[in-house]
Amino acid sequence: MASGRTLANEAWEALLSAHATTMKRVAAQDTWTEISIREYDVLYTLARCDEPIRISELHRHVLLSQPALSRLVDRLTRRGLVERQPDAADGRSVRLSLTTDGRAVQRQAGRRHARSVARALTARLSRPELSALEAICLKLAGQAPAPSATTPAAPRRPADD
Amino acid sequence: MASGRTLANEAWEALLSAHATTMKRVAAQDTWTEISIREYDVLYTLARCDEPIRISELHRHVLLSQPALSRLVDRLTRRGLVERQPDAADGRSVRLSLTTDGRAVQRQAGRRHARSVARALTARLSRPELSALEAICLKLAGQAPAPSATTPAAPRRPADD
DNA sequence: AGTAGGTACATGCAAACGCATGTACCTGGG
DNA sequence: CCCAGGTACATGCGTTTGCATGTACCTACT
Repeated sequence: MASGRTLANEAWEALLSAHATTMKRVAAQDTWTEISIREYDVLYTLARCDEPIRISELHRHVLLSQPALSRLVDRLTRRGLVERQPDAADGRSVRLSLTTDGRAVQRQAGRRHARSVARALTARLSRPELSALEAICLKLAGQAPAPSATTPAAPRRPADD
Repeated sequence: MASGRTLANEAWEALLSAHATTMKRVAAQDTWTEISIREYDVLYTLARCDEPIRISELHRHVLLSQPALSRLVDRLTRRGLVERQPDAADGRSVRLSLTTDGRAVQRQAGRRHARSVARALTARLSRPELSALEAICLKLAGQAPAPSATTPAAPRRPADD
């Protein structure tokens, strides 16, 4: 009998394998001459936000340590793709938003990236499988099924271990 | 309304989110004092192999550049966890296997790791969801021929690619 | 008000990474 | 046999990362 432990570990291993394989396929594209995938990840997250967000919020979306993210944002700021503004409500915090250039770079890379991702996934998974994958992964990530606002006010993340 | 492109991209974003979130939860455990997660990944892959494997084969399982993997193996060798042997059939190649110490370290870290992974996944996903996730991810990784969502735990071999 | 403790981000430093390239070896055409 | 081209792994070098820690700020309790 496959215990819950074993089943969960097999599922995790499969997810890791799918992630690594697809990531390699996507990274092999010629999309990443201007910016790296990690930089794109930051630009993309910023592009999805209506209001400037904090670094700590950004940190929740990115698999990087806080210092690494801080310096990554620093580089993007120096390159004129991201703008830093002080937070009126909190003196410790920094608000980040895309510049016009940053949005343009994100859009251009995003178009190619979306194409190669779609190519990689639709070649192997059917539409129902894609839907199921999305639903399960969102649940695993601890998000509501509705992909709505990105406002940081509502603490809708159960921060359990 | 959701085109195949959009659906695929949403699924990929969900997978990335699930990966990052779960990875952070797992990385926050105190499992990684002896070895890092990436080092464990290598030890685990070696532990699953009956015969010594090449670095290039290892490289297919790990999301690292070839030079980075080469040096990671170098460190593990210097620490006495991995053994390098020349390949009789191919003079360019190197065969890798775990030492007794390496196997012990892998087992100890693996036990804790498996527990925390199981905790993270079973807290959020049901058994059918775990099965479906595994099946879809294996298919996405290019390893599973079965299209059914309710795949029984067949004795799957560590096939290459 | 003063202070202890927590949060948000930055920085010093050693370790690790990716890219380009080097070295050794294998393979196939002449 | 020789050599061009490809594969497998290693190494030089500049960049990036993580850990530990520092700085500035907010919060709460006394």
